[in-house]
Amino acid sequence: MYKIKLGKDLVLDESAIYEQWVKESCFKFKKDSCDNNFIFVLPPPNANGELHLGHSFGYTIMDCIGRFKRQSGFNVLLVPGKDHAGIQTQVVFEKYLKSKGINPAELSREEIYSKCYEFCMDRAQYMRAQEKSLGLGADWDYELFTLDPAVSEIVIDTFVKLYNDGLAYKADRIVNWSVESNTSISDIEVEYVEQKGILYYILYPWVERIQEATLNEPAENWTGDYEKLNNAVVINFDSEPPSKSIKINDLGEFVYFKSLDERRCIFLPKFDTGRGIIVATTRPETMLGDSAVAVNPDDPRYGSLIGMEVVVPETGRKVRIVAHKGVDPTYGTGALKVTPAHDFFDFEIGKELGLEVIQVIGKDGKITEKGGRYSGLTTLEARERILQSLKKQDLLITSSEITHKVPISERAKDIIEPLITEQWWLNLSEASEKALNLINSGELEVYPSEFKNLIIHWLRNLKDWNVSRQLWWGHRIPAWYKSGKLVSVSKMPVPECYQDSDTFDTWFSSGQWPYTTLAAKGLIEMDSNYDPSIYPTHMMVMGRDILFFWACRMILLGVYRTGKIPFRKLYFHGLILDEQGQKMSKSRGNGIEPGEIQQKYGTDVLRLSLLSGFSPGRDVRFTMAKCEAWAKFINKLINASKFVSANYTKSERLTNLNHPLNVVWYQSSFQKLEEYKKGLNSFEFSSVLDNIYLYFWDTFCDWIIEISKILLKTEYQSEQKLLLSKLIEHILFMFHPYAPFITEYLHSELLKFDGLLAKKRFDEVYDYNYHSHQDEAVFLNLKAIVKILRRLKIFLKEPIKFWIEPQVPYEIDIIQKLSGCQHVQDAISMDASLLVNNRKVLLSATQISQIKSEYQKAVEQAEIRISRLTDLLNSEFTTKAPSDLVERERKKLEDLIRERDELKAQLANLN
RNA sequence: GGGUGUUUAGCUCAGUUGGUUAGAGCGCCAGCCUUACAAGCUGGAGGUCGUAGGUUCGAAUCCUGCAACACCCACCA
Repeated sequence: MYKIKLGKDLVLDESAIYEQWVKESCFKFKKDSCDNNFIFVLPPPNANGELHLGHSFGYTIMDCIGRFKRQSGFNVLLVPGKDHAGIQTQVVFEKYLKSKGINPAELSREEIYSKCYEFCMDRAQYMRAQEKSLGLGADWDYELFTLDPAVSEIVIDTFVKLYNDGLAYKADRIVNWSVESNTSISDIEVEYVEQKGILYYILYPWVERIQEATLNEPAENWTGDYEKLNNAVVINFDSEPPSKSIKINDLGEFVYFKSLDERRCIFLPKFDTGRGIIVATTRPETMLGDSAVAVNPDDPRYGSLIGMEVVVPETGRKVRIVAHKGVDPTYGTGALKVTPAHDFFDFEIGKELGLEVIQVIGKDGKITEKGGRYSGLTTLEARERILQSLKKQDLLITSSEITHKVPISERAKDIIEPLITEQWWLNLSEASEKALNLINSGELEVYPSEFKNLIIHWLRNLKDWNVSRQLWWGHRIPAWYKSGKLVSVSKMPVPECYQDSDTFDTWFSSGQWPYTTLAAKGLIEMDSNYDPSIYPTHMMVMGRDILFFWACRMILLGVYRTGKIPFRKLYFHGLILDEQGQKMSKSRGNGIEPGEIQQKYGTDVLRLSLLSGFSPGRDVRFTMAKCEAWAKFINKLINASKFVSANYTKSERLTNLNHPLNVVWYQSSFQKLEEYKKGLNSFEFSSVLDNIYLYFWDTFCDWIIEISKILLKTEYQSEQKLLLSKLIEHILFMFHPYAPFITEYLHSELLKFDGLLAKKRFDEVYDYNYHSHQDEAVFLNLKAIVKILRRLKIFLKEPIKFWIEPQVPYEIDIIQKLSGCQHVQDAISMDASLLVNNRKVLLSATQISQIKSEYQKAVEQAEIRISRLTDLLNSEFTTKAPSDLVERERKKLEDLIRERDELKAQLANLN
């Protein structure tokens, strides 16, 4: 925890303040009063590292909401937790073991599990301290870990239910296999990176040499404009396109394929089909498992070849040329080698056409014994040797460099090897139907609302979920086997049976987090009627990057298990980017440690920097300049509080205000409180912060405090002190969710207000008994006069004398002080007069000509606006716009004309 | 290939359901140590709101095309 220095004499000990909040039960959920609850389950961070700036962002938002809801009188519960994060933790943990000189392969499952548990508990403790250092007002009695028994029991139970409902099943299918982590992973855990690769064109010779099929009419030579598309060309014809194949310059012979519209036709290169069929592939090693060559039935080059047999080189296997509509004739040669065991699309073709599945790559990423003489080699080694061999046989026709997208594992970052393995799958289509209905009937509010469509789209296109992982770290699947056969799926061990060695995808447990946590802590009972004041929970906040991973899964599993979407409001924040707009990441080395900022500027500055200048769902740049600006703000807040504390009298109730300005300010403070409440109720963190920042700095510091310096010396002294203390209390109250530490310190230590600010509620800062009213104009007029005098003073480079008729007590003293200009008693000797907000200001200065030119400028500006407004009021605006609007503009014009005439008259009077 | 978002002052971003002088912070220029604060105060400069059209009495705001950038999704070998 950090201490920051505030000037010479103040030291802010953030951890001491946090301790005090805890001691005074500021974050405690009152379990018995189930009224007016605000239940908010926090996203559990992965317990294998530390919090980064993105976590800080999320938690700051969540804590800000929590504190605001407490202010609003809710019984708030923020549920903290930690996630075991299956595969990611395994990656981190194995690195950790290796760094300690331990070989993970030598440890048993039990040893790994218990060591990993220890490791996570240690990290969790560190991370918990980080969360507290941020000021996160969670109720720590409710903290849970995803592998805690009470949580696990429900997770397992859900799976048993799914199995009993026939929605969990085991099947051999092609999956994304990560060789590095030795497990399958789900589709959304796969990322695609662009890489350069080589596309090899390989000839599969005919089983028996045949006569070349006559496919096309003879080619005609052709020159003209064409565009290249992959290896095809598109030609725009001026007249009727030919139905023949054509020869284009040195590009070679092309075969007419199809017309895109009347004149635009696509042509494909003609390959020599005399020796065999040429396929194109980036992964020649997979040819060891080829069981067909597929072509598009509409492709004129190959139509007549369908059904013929070729030999797969290196294997001697005879396979047929088959037809499949999914084959893209424009890619490669238009002939696709089909490897059902090692490619998703090929798997589909194989299933449809009943092709043989030949697994030639193993889970270890090496060629299996089915790969013949290449058996035991890695895929890359095999590729090299196969290419050499093909070259020797003159079967490698050509190769070209391409950029293509390579699938990699999101966690382990290794290249995905599609493999066929037996896995557990979940079919949640029914739940997704229900979820969609609930969403459509308005059961879920999403911020920003556009993201709702992403969720809906994902739910509509849901595929079965591969939920088993070949890992040891996680919830072990409760399936029981006897000599390789599944006997049952149940929570309790089955006698004489052994348990499935796989664990669940980590999102299977975190997807159940809202109800597992509440049930584990006894707030709800599973499969009962859920108390609507507790479940569905009231809020969920997460980064937009885990919308599919987590939000959608929680919705699905929540609807399946509880019949309800587990939260009513779902808020997404964006990602934190660096100053250049790049994602922060360890590999880039551009990350900023939150602790760094906290140590340098204090936690409040970190929080304010995160909560300013962003909108929901959008990424936000984090800059040091922002921190600097907010550090200045903290300084200002301290100084303003110091000023108030020097002039502070403690009094509970403010019953009456006499000075008109004080009445105006008190009113506007309540107005700010209302705006603050309204804004935060719709989670507009940044605009609320902007608003109260401006109010504090511009209105409170620059005007109210400055004017107070006069009034404090008058008979208004005591009401002035009272007012100042009231206003600073409101200000600290509004900044508290954003900057809890410094506001608490100033409120409770410096200003010694009663009680903790963290406990203060709206009804305690509002003074409902106060009713007087004053038109705001008295303050606005005064401001306008001061501003004009200040400008003239700087413009003329000389002190100006002025005369006004005071409207409120001590107004002359106030204007003199704030403008630095002197008031004169004798209005007769004045040189010029000005009209400011309908108030007459007389002026005296040596450089009247300068004032004249100022006047002239003012008149000109007025003229411009008058002519614009006149045009407007002579247009159809008057008949088509709403009448109140027209009226407003008319009034504006009248005022302007009067003002201009006054100015003109005064100008004429100047010498 | 499909989808979404972004484009406003030198920089980072606001701009509520269209309403007529487009805002803030930082930076910049000029002047000030005025007894809370020089981490401050005062004044000022700076924008034809990406582009081309359209709807409208009226467009930064709504619609369409285009461009640049960003992200997401998909079975392209």
